[in-house]
Amino acid sequence: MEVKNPLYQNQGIHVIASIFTVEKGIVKVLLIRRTNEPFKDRWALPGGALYNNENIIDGLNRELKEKTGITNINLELCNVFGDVNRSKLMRMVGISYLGVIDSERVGILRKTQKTSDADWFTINNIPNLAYDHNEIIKASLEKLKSSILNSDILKTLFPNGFTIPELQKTYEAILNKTFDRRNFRRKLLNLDLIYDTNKEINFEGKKKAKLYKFKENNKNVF
Amino acid sequence: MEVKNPLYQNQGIHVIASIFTVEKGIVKVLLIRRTNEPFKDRWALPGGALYNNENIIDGLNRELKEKTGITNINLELCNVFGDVNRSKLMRMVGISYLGVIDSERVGILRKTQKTSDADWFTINNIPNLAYDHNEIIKASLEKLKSSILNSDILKTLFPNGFTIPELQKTYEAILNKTFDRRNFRRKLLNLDLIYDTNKEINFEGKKKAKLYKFKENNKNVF
DNA sequence: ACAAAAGTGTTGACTTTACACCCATGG
DNA sequence: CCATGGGTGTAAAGTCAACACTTTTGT
Repeated sequence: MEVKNPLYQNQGIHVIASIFTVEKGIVKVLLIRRTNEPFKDRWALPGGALYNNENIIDGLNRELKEKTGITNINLELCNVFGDVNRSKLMRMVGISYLGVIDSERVGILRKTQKTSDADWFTINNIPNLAYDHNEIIKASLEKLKSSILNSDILKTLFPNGFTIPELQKTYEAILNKTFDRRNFRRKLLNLDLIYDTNKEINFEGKKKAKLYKFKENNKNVF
Repeated sequence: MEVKNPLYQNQGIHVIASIFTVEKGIVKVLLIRRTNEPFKDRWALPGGALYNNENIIDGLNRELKEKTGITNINLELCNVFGDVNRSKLMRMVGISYLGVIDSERVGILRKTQKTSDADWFTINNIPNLAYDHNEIIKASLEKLKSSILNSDILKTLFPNGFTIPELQKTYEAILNKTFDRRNFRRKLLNLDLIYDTNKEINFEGKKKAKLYKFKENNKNVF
């Protein structure tokens, strides 16, 4: 149907994803380099304009696949950016989502998407981005901070298990604070969320560390 | 600017507000009766289509003023509803916000908006609403639950002070659980967020209860 | 052999929970 | 005068925070 009132016309939806990963306790976000105007050659968060015949999550997954090669990521609503002037060409409402990807799959995008630049940036070293994307990342990081405490983001980040020092370093990086090693371990174990796989792997130390996994069907972590 | 690709045309934004209030410890939500098709005469959340020249919060406040007489309410993003088919006429992305209003202002809408129906419904007694608005209320209540723990919603709900039993009943209604009277009081007082006004008012009991107020500049409550 | 990270236990402070009685007042 | 809700204290259980030493292994 066509809408007659011009006040309702020429509006669009931008869907935008902040995809985070953690490698060796360092938090990184996925950026792409824009190939078109506006902001040609600037780094930006992946995303784009939503089609009028697709659901939001589908549209964002389509954009992610096209621009980074990543598929099937779990996305959580993060923020809405509705300023009238945030896009110069027409009125676009931006809707940003938060996702995480495990470090096993971090490499995928480099192999599948040689054509367009897509790369991971550590969150302390983000360049000047297109649009209001620096602001969006900032809001997403806040959301990540609060989400890590009560969602299955950690399970997504460590599908093949983790050592407790590794998990602690992840917490410390995301929350930007430190924990006492012994208290962290005790609290985690007392929550009855994880189990010892009886394997050991090297994380950072010379000494091997025990490999744990998350149990199924648990939600609240800290 | 006109966009050529038809996939990007004919999209609009619905802004929707779930406005809650608490009277005598009973949680209520603000609904309006629709005067136009579709869903003519059905109850619905207040809101409407966003103009392309106004910011989201401004548009929602405009709709609220038009349809309920309420002005200047503080709104927090709650959810996004992007299903392609959620509106029959054209593709509308719904963005829902959460707001609260103190019981002193509850009566305003009745006085200023005689023409259109607007009324408060207790959350256990919501009729069958237009669109997906029952679903939206459900999501908003979840957001209210989590927001009450760390925002200034309570300060907004009780601008002129409150008694501790009244506050407790509000908590219990929103969180749908009960607290021990003595422990609730002690915890609240220990948080150093409120002060005794040295006045007493009647809440529910025969005995008067002390009137407290929130101190300024506090965020986290429970 | 030593540096660097992994693993373990205890204690005191604080917080949470459970619970019982008196007070004020409207009916 | 009694039913109803408001106000207070205490003890036991649980959680949190601070802290030191031993183990493993790559160099």
